Amino acid sequence: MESQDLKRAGLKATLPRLKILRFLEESDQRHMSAEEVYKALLEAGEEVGLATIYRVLTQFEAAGLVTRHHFDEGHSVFELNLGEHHDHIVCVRCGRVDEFVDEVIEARQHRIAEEKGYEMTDHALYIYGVCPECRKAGGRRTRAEGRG
Amino acid sequence: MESQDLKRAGLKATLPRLKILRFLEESDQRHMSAEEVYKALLEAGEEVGLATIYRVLTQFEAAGLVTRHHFDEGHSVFELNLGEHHDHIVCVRCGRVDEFVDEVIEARQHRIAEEKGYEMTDHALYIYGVCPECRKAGGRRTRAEGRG
DNA sequence: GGCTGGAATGAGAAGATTTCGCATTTAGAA
DNA sequence: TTCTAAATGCGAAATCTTCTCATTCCAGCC
Repeated sequence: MESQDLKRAGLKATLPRLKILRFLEESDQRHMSAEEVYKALLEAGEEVGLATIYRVLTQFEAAGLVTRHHFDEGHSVFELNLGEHHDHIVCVRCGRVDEFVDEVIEARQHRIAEEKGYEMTDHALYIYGVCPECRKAGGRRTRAEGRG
Repeated sequence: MESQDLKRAGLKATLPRLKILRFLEESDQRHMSAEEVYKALLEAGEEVGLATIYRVLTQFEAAGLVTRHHFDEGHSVFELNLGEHHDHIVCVRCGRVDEFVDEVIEARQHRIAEEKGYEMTDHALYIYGVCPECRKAGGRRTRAEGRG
């Protein structure tokens, strides 16, 4: 039961929090903005205020239930933590997101932090590119493609 | 002369663009938000509208003169491109930013993009942690530290 | 060196995302 | 069931960024 997950995370098992957590678990979308969660819940007949969505997602992040990402858009997207860490490769044309894990990169990151004297708390690696479908399709480009 | 740099980048050499470019070159801060550029120019007696700062920085980005970063704050920061690529390690307490290059990571990123069928256009690697000074100092923590 | 057309700028409004303040409701323990 | 602190909902507000459009400026041409 999800309410146990919330309690374990140190959060009171309120209805809005349960709805949000259940929705994140059941959605086939892995990466969702606060707005998207809000609208999806609305459509499902579950009314949760937008401010609450933001508050709850931030609490979930602090509790380690979700991770907040800053892709090259203007807003945060959230992803349910399923245990395994991974990084992301994002299509700059269609927004598609694929995931990958690379142990070599992981290891070198730790080593770099250590060399610099940092106590590493987190890291984020985003590869941007044109996904296979968009390469076949060709076509217009977005601002993000103009980067160095 | 900077106006040549602008022309070469395909941009008309206007006064605001020159001021902004010169400022980025002369500043000892490597990473600046639009707001910071705006205020710094104001203090230097160079009045450039904030909207222009945003427009120009976006053009500079498209022209490859600067790179836009999304650290874990709510806004973009810009960095003058000096040729060499590098990644960043950011202190979650004080905001200090160090840079590093790791050829192994670079190579693996290319390989991953290739394996996934992506045509890589860019990538961003941020390591977050507590910098040596803040580790010595101890003390309060920020939201970003609560991540997975 | 002045003239001209189209591009660039400035100022403020507007848009987008996120947070805040506070009255009301709710979870969970007594 | 009753109670209290915590959570929620709503709208206002804060923050960051883009847009609109009248005015100004750059660059080529005389």
